[in-house]
Amino acid sequence: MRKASVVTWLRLARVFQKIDHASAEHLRAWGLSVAQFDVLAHVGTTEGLTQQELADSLLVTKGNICQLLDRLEHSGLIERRQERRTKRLFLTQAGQKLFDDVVPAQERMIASLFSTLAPEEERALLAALRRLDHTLQ
Amino acid sequence: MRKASVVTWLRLARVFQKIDHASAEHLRAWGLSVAQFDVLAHVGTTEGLTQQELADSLLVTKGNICQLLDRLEHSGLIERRQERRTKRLFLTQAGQKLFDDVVPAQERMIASLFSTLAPEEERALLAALRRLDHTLQ
DNA sequence: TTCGTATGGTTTAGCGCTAAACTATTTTAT
DNA sequence: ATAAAATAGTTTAGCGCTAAACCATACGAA
Repeated sequence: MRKASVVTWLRLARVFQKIDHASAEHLRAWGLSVAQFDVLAHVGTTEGLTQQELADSLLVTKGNICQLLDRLEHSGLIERRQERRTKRLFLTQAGQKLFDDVVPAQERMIASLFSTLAPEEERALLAALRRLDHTLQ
Repeated sequence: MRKASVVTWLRLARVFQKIDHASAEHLRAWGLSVAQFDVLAHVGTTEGLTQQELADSLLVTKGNICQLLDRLEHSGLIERRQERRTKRLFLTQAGQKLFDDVVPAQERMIASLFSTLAPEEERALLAALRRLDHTLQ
């Protein structure tokens, strides 16, 4: 007999994986990967943040961010501005345009996936996730 | 004002990511990655399954499985047995020994993370996740 | 002031993963 | 029986990610 929490964890991982795949599929229409979307969305809502701050808030390493930004900068969506020893991040014209287009579409997509849950059910889900999140520092 | 479902999704992704990182950290003591653990655990509980079946049940491509197995076979944990045009998977002695050791430890680790949830809360979490999973085919 | 340390960013090796092309074998339809 | 289609596995290019080494700059204490 397998522990209940293991069953829950496996289900959580599965749901994450499926939604992540669905997002990747959906974002392909804009030529973006999920990681690139995350950067674009973050920079778009918090303009002027530094690379380290971005890494921290996405829970990835600064080395990873550096590589992602190399590509996004190269494709003209994001700009790095040196300021003292840090680099602050901004969307370019093209980046802003893409942001305005893709972020609402992506949010609609997520909303439609979650529309299967009753309001009460979704509140309970969020509450449980929050509690888990907080116990993981 | 951001949609509630987007907030829930971001929280779910964050929780997944944190538990995944914690698992990776924990499994490092046995020299296993999370992906390798998943393969080991799966083959151990369903001996004789084929590579394609394993790929399907882990929701990854057969190409990925093939590479993972190359390493696991090379390190003597798993054996491929050709049968007609398929290859069936089995644990070696060493693989079985590692399985018996690492699977319970990993399950205890997950259980301890989830112990913060009240039984009622965990039931609600699982119910919501199940419903989401089922709507994603 | 100057030396040591901390901090932000870059680079690199290596595994994880996908998509797509490829090989080989089995099945099916005629 | 044979040609065509389907299926299992392998390979490869390329992005995602980490850890760790590295570079450069800013800061703090003596």
